[in-house]
Amino acid sequence: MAFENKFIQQRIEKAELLRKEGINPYSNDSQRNTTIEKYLNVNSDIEEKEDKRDENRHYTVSGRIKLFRIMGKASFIKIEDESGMLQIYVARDNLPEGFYNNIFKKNIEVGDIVEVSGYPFVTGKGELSLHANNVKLLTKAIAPLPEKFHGVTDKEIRYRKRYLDLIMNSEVRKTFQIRSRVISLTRRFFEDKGFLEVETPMMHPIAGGANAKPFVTHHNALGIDRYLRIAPELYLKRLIVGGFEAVFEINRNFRNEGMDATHNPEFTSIEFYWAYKTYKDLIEITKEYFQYLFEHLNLPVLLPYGDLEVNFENFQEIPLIKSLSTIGGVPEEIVHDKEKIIEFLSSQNITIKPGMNLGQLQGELFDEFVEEKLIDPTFITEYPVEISPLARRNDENPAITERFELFIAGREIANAFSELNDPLDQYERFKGQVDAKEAGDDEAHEMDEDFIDALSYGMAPTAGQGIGIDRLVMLLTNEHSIRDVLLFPAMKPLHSEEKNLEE
RNA sequence: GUCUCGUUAGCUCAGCUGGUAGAGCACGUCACUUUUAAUGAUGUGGCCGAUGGUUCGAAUCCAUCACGGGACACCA
Repeated sequence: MAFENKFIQQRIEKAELLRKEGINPYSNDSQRNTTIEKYLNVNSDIEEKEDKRDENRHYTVSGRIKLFRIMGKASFIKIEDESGMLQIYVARDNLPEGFYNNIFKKNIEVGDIVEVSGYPFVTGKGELSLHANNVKLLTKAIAPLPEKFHGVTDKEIRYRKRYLDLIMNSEVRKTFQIRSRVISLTRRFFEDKGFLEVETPMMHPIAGGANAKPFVTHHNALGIDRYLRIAPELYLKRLIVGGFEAVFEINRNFRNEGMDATHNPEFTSIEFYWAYKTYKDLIEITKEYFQYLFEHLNLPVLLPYGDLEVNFENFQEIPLIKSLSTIGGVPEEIVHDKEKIIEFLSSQNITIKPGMNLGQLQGELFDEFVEEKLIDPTFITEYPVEISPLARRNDENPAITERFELFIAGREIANAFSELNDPLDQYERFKGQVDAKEAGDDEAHEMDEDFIDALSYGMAPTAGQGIGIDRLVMLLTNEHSIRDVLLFPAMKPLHSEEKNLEE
């Protein structure tokens, strides 16, 4: 199976021929002394020189051959390293005797990684290039690259063979560089504010902190099942109980649910918890955080996203109930009446699960009529207590919680609240979740007695927030599928892989 | 999970209402010392996603399956 493709065979033969000529097709003896980007910058003055060259400068660059144009006794190739693309002029008479005809033209080709030494010059057509006096093969590629003009566009190939996508589509590299910057800036932002980065377990005895179905794994030595975490929330709050006053964790969560443009089974979030603060402080720090990101990523405050334009100077704040009528167009008089909401939903041909309580129905109205209309950043506040089992109640109105979710471009980006720190209330909320679970809601929380125990020792008043990093990166890079901001998105195994697993 | 579109050469794609599998790029050979997706000549290359069925005959029609895209459902 492996290497049976005739193009691969052909290239393996070339590698063999090179070995016979005493050339190691997998040499690690690299003498590179500059990157392509630096080369192009440092030599940008060559254009001004009279003969448009400087034979006294000498550079060695390395990279993958992306284009190969042989023109008889001279050739142009383009090589690419992580920093950029450079044209190399290779002439027979500037290379060691016989190398050009026997090695270079015959056995080096597109896809190979080479090292080239020479001096800078500008071609007749005005392109700053490198005039080669030595070409050395570093790595022979035995698989041919996709077509040079169209590259690889098939999404399945791009996701399954991300390395090939990265070789062929340089803008993809850029997306992931931005992703890395976002994470690094996020870390710096919170560290600068005195937050401590922590790591909490990925394998939980009880999957808590969110409403979601977990993945199950097994610990052989203990003979017990563990759940891959669906959220770090309950552990981070234990740390607040322990006396840390500002903590954050940037890490993966796992949810055993469907996959689509905005859901991957493993995804990255930041959660941070801040003692002696409320959700109102979180609204302020969130605005500051976005300002910080935009500044350091040089993004325009009027950020284009697909057909939309998001105004990041127009943060809005509106209570959920109010948004139902003012934004969603739901008749104001029905939003506090369970029966009327059910009636309204069915008149709009929306089917709902039986037995939903008022808070859940209000959440349903929000999802159906409001969410997608929230384009500019909008903090939706005052969530019903029934759908906020870990959030603190409002002192004036115990039916709602001190919570917000932030929506941008019709999508949820963050979820935050003043944390519930009354252990008795938390116990009752968990019991409500357990009842819901027994009634068939398989995403409801389980009772976490250890967490109740922790709260019993007293958790300072605290505000906590989670931000979905993948969706945030999508927004900032104008990508519309989560797979385009994940280097290796989850894919179903191909036939052969599946078979191997079963064997 | 449902609907829908797709799967043909290494890549990007044609292939009509069934009748001997096509192009461009890449690759081989030849020519060419300043090209820009270089150019010109010439040649090689296919289990037409898999399995069944209909038919004298299937890349093409039908069914099932696999994988992928999109939408919906689910989902903070």
